[in-house]
Amino acid sequence: MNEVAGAIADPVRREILLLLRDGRLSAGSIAGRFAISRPAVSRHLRVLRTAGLVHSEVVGRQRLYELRTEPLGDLARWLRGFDRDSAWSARMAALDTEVRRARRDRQARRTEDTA
Amino acid sequence: MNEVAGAIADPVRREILLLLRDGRLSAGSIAGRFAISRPAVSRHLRVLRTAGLVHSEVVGRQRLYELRTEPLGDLARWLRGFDRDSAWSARMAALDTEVRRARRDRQARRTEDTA
DNA sequence: GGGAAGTGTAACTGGTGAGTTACGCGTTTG
DNA sequence: CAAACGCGTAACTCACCAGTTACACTTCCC
Repeated sequence: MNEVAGAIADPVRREILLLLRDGRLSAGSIAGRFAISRPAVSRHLRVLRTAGLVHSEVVGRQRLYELRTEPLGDLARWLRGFDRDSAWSARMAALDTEVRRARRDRQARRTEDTA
Repeated sequence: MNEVAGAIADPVRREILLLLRDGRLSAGSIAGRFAISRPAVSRHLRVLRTAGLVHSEVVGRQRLYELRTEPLGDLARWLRGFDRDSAWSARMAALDTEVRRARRDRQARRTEDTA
């Protein structure tokens, strides 16, 4: 959790994750998107690797990186512990209520039709 | 976003947030829960203040701290950008579909009744 | 009113992080 | 086969962070 939060606390690393969301990319391709030096990006990628947020694979002389979202899910779960009064939770509750009512309506209609 | 993620990247600060989830606490009360020095905790509280994750209010000689969850919500929202294939998003989509169907059914029934 | 309680900050210290240039290893290409 | 490509890491530098002790200010209580 420390490592994951720490990893995304840096804007470059967040941007890298967003880039990888659309599919795997080579280290060079990623580095090319930033104004900082290649080794600097390499260092960031290493942080992400260590945190389990990306997985890399050597393909010839290229190293391809792909996203791993599980650790982000863990962080999101932790954050949900603070959602007690949030609008999001309220929306979820409202949707649940509607679904339950719809099911009851549909059940009642089915009973009338068979009677 | 940097500040928030950076703030929760520390276990002490995460623990402080969890403590405050149950209600406001004085600085001293918070500090008493950790083995580190009082000024160290004070420093952590300052980071949380700066990140907008807590709000403090002087009451006499005490300083009471309370949780602010909005920034955590922002982070959670950002994390949701990585939820494309998750079971959670799929459940949300299913609920939305049901709600839309229920609304259509109800609309259709209302049209029959007035006709 | 004086001393205690409560708490933030300064100054210090040692460790960590993020940028850079230089280097080196493995793969690909002409 | 030699040169180019791709990329990780070492070494360096400077800035930042988190712990500590010391200090100082405000409020409370006897």
